[in-house]
Amino acid sequence: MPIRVLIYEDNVPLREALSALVDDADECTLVGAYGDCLRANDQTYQHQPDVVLMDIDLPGRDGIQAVSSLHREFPAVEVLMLTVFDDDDRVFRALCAGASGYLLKQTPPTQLIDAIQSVYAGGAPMSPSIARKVIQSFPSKVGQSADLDQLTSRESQVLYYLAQGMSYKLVAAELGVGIETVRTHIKRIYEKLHVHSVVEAVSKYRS
Amino acid sequence: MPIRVLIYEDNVPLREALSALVDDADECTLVGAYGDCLRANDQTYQHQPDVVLMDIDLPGRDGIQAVSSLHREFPAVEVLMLTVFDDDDRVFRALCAGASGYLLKQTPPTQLIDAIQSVYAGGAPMSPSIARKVIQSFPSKVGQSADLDQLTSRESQVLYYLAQGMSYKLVAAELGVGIETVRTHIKRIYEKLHVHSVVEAVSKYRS
DNA sequence: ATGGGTATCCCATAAAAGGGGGATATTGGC
DNA sequence: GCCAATATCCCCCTTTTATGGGATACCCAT
Repeated sequence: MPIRVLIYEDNVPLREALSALVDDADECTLVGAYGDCLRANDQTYQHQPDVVLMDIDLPGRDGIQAVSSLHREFPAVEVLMLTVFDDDDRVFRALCAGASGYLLKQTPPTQLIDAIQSVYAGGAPMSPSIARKVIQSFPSKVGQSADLDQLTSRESQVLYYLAQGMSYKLVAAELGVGIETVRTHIKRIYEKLHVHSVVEAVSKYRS
Repeated sequence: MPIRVLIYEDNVPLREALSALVDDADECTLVGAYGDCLRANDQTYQHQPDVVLMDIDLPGRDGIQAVSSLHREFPAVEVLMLTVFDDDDRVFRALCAGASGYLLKQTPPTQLIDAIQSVYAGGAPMSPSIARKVIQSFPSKVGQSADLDQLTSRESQVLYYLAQGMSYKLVAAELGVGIETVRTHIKRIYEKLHVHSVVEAVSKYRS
């Protein structure tokens, strides 16, 4: 059963090229292609796509807004952003809106088909530069104290769970050990980080 | 100029297979392969790799710790996690520690070489399921700032000091009020953020 | 004058911290 | 191979801190 693909792209030549590309691929079927996303929810209901290719810079309505509302109404539909923009703002807003992938338009045709299959299979295809941006958005601990390196892996694990807001009990349950063991780890953590409370330790952990 | 690759993997057959794979590829040169990461920084200085392949479950010292200290000392070196673990905890801790990619060990050999080249070229190769986890971590991060806006300025102030690791006493002293007042503020904070402990509140505060 | 923000106090229990003690296993260095 | 160091695990006790539930009062603005 081919993957049902719906396309939103306002540039006519590009839209037709994409349509042809998708329709020619054995693995995909084109179920629709539009130049704006004003009625994206209706059209999605009508065409029942598995994957939506969405441009960002569409006339009338932002593609990101469309993703947001599509994702709410059709959580099973995977949305792949396909755009020329690679600025952090748009990338992160799209991902927060529920996009499952983010490709730049420079992506070669064959990789586009691969990406459609990948996102349909539960992956999250991203152009390399986008992936790097996404990874770098994680809190980087570059300037932190070397104290944290002194922690054993078990101690780091304990501290991680504490930082999530877990109590001693929960951490013990999570690790499958006794609460006294967790306490021992925490004592060592306090010694190594030179602190006297969970909050202080977490504060250093997230410095 | 081939990419200089350094490998950390405790499983001997796998380490040798990886070594052979990397060394046989025209694009890469193997500069070292070790079964533990105890002296990863020394070895990295010695071998001057471009890319480090790092297992997570290494004897003696957690691979994530090694990444953290490698990334601080050699920011130009790209670290690629290569592991069997795909639980959120390890993935996010590895990425926060500065890993530039995260591959599961089920990755086919050819894709591994691709990934090494990709990470060297500024990309962030991830196994599809990992990429999906990473992307799905976004909405939760960004979408929950509304609660924080409900706090009064005094409550925000209290939460700020708590986040620095201060105890009730210290916060009270800092604000020049009684402990019971601080407690009242904290009770309100808990109600508004829907949490039941300082650490949870701070966790939301720093979301 | 009603309601929100700030401030203070009381009572109770729960959780965390600080101080001991000990057991086992792994490992790094000799 | 052996020893010392470390990590991991468990238990005791006491004190401190934190949480949850009340109540009261003042100021200030709508």
